[in-house]
Amino acid sequence: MTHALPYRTHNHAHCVTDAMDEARSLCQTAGTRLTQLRAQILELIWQSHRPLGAYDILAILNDQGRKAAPPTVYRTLDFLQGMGLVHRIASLNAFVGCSQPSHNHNGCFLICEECQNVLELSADSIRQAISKETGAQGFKVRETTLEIAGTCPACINKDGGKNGAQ
Amino acid sequence: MTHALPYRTHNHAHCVTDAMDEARSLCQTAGTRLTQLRAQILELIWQSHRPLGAYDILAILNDQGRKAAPPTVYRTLDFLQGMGLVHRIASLNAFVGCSQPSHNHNGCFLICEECQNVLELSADSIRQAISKETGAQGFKVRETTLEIAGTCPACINKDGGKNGAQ
DNA sequence: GCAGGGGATGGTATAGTGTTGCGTAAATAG
DNA sequence: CTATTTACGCAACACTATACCATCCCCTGC
Ligand SMILES: [Zn+2]
Ligand SMILES: [Zn+2]
Ligand SMILES: [Zn+2]
Ligand SMILES: [Zn+2]
Repeated sequence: MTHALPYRTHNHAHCVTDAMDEARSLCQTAGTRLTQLRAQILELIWQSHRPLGAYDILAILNDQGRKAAPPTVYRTLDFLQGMGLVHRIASLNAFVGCSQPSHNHNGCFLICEECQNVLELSADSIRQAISKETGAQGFKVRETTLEIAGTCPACINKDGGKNGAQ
Repeated sequence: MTHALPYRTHNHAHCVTDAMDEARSLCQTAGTRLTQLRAQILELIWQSHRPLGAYDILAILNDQGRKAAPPTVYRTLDFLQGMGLVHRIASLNAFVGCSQPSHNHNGCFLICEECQNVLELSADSIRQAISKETGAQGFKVRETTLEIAGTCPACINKDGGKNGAQ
């Protein structure tokens, strides 16, 4: 199978099974059900470190013989988002697995436009800067969308400045 | 007419005409044409400090007797974005006028979920924090999407903590 | 004035993304 | 085993965005 590895090398089989284990555990604790469908979709998302669109997921499900229509996918994604297991990337209309589902995380995403990999940062310093600015404005934050598109280190090295990276 | 004022009080008629003047001037300098349609759409967007969806704009245009189809609106929005005169808010699929079109600006947007007003910040300190983090990751930034949803000061005062604001 | 060229606009069709509503099935509770 | 809740299948629809082609307008050179 041809999935993308993230530019930070790691044991991908482990990373997927670890994520699934953690998801099971989190749902257990929360008293929610990680059903077969939910697990299947979460695993699909983790298999690809790339963001997957809802209709990408739909296509894969149907390939795998599971009959599904859009609402099935969106409902499941809603659940997974609610549990903090996946994030939606607004600038891509796509979804990625959350790497720190136990912590609360105002995700900050580094999106490589060449290899499509997404790295989620915790980025406390950014969060602090944001909270300082919004505080100064008297603005009460509910949710922060921070998505940074560019080129990852691996791709910068790979094409030696070819695509604007230097 | 029923447009929303931003929560920072200001002379709205001025703010719109100023924005239009600056737009004309910028296009003049750049050697591009701020045609009647482009000016009309830019003004529509400025009239409302709320983000307007492309189809909102389309509806208003048609109300105003100008026949338009989606591509007309999107083309015009592309132009205005290219000139830095409007920004697209990814988390809303909507567009707002840029308050500082002359400066380069990695827009940071405070979006009030009650009154729908959007305030664009320059937020140098946030930009610095982001650039520091991405630098540490060896990530080359092309574009930053920073959209903060919450409650603006005016709405916090208005409903005295009713909606989670305190 | 007249032809040519490039940017801007009109218009149809279609692709891509997300939601509503309702009925059925499966799991949990009593 | 029945009642209740929760999840799933499915059809239809709404919203967002793009591809493609034709026409028009404006400017320039002749
Ligand atoms: Zn992995
Ligand atoms: Zn990359
Ligand atoms: Zn104004
Ligand atoms: Zn407000």
